[in-house]
Amino acid sequence: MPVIDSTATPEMPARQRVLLTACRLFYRDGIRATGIDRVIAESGVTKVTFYRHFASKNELVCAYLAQRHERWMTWFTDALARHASASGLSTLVAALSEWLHDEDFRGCAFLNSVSELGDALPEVVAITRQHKAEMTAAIEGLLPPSPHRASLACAAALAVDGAIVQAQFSKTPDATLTTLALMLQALEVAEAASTKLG
Amino acid sequence: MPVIDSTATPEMPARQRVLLTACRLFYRDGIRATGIDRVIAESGVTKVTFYRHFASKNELVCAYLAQRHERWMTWFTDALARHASASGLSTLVAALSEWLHDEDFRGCAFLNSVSELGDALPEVVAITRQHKAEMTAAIEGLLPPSPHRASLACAAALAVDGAIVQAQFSKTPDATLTTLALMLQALEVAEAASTKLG
DNA sequence: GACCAAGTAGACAGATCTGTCTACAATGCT
DNA sequence: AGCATTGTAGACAGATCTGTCTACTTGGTC
Repeated sequence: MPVIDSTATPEMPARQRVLLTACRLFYRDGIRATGIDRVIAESGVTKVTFYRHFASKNELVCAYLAQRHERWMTWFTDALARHASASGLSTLVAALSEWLHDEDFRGCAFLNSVSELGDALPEVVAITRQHKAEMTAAIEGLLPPSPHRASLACAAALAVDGAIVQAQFSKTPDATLTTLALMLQALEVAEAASTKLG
Repeated sequence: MPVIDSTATPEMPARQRVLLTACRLFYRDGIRATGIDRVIAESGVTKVTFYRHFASKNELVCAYLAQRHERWMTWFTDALARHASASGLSTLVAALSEWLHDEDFRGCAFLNSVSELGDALPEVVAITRQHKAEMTAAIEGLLPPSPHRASLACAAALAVDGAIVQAQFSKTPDATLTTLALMLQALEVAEAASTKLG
């Protein structure tokens, strides 16, 4: 049962079917590895139909990332809410644990797209920047008011990005999640110490 | 002046010329984006010569990563030694700052290769695991003896990976480096607190 | 002198890539 | 009735990809 589901069904309108198929294939196999022909074949539309909805593959890539952002943020905020009983940043670890353990996990779609396309399609860099800003904002929502709230959220986001990429090449995400938990606790301990001092 | 130089000169033997050219192009433009033909043309050898040295593109990719590992570790240990005057993990921030500010910086070659190839070439995952293990070991060398030394090194490595990928999509690496420094300090503060308690 | 390793030059095969094209069918709005 | 939209089916162009092939050259070694 995937954390982020991209199943296209034949009843959907053509454009949505294409987009969901692209989501699944681009994320699973990579963008450059996935030819337009494959997306077209697997979404069950024709080439003309595809090109009437998307001017080029690059446009489909941008639409994919927009879609992925929508779906990922929905999952993320929901997961944080579901684990809100955990104290402070442990909520974050519990939420991420769901994703990193998912059998379809292949890392962060945005970081992957930057790796793959980078200079070749500058839009993905801008989209990624925006995505990570929103992720950081969601993390900030977990933190108590403090002068360092924004800095702490950035630090937590840095650790989260580190955990995501490590989980992509590790055999299991468990060690990574333990390390992430340690890191976030250190952040909270240090914050408490500095507050006591200041 | 690049931190990691991959300039091939005509005097070099063919194999080395190919390898250095591949290093430059694979790292700069990505592996899938770089055709064998381009590597061959830019290294100034012929196709037969190339295929006498490398059985396939995949083999060249593995050789590229091995070469890159060699060069990167050499740079990394040297940079850490040069900044050893800084206390504790600040050394790490100073060293990384060199790399992230380099105009040729395009992220971690290993994380990028996992993003791009992942399932398609499982060797790169194993190579990446090995590379990161050695990076973590080098970081551990910066830490004072402690029962948590290995855990702390893992945590620092997690933060470093986070910083590397963030620097890849940020406009400048400065904010990322500041956040990394904050994170590593928190780690040291928390460690000191726990040592005092224990 | 014979041989072999390593090089050059470039044609070729077969697959796959993105994107365009013609021709036709169904649907719904005016 | 007329017409635009959205769809189907599939051929096609032109580029690029990996990998193999023939034929020739050069330099060192036995």
